[in-house]
Amino acid sequence: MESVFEIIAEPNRRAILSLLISSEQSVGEIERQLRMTQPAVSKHLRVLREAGFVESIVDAQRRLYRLKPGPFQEVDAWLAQFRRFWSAHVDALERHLDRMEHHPSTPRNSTSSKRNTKKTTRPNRERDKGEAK
Amino acid sequence: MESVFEIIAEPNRRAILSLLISSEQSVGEIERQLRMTQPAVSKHLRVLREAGFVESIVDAQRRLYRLKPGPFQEVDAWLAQFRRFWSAHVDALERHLDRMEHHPSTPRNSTSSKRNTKKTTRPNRERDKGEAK
DNA sequence: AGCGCATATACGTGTCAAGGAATATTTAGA
DNA sequence: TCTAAATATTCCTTGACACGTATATGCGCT
Repeated sequence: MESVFEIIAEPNRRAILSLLISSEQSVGEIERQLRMTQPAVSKHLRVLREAGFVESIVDAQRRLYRLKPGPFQEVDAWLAQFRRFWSAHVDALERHLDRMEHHPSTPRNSTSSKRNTKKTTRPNRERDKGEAK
Repeated sequence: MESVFEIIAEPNRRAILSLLISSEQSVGEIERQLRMTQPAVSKHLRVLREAGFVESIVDAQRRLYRLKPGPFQEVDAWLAQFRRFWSAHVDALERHLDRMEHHPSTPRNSTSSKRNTKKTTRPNRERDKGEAK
């Protein structure tokens, strides 16, 4: 349980995070809205807090939890690797935005390489689409 | 193993995906670069393929795997919920210095009408920062 | 047909995390 | 100090999954 990806892999934790978007919430409020047991909520919140997704604010007997941005950016940074790749694909379907990130040095022919010149003397190279089962 | 988040929670799978950014690769190439056993690579690729992260192309005895954009966009869509939140907070509190607490930009007492006006005659409510342990 | 290479699958095993029940801790108020 | 409320933590069980070894399948070559 170290990486941020393992943290957000848990559905209940994602639900908690989504809940906290609107506003900070106490453990009891989360418990009721998500219909989970109180220890479950507390344990998930502990994981989220130690990973930096949320922070807790003491308010009398209750603790109010609110989002913290750090780990989200970490996920976003990982995703950024692939964003250029997929936006090239989406472009074909529906070009939408991605005007914001000008990568002036983006290699246009990124997919072309010499990997295909792999000459294993294959006589019949038709490259069928897989996806079998 | 249904959600895309569980798929990318596995470090080796993320490594495979990162490898495939540069170009499509065969199982053997992935196996050598990541120093994993061949069955491990195949099994991870199967998971990735069934989740739509990659597709396979039959090339003689080998299969070339390449990225597919769909699931990445799904992750991005989830992350988008939080993006607005963190981009608003990033510049202001990147510094992590405890701020006096007034809510200048939280006029939204939508659901919590009397939540904060709980005033149980608490004498000393200064809202300490939690993060114990 | 038979061999060899590349990849896929089956099986058994160990680890780890999520869940529930019970209990501990904290805090406010009488 | 005692009680009640809110939350945290501990113990235990269970199930999922990643891994390795061994084996199966697919494909091209001679």
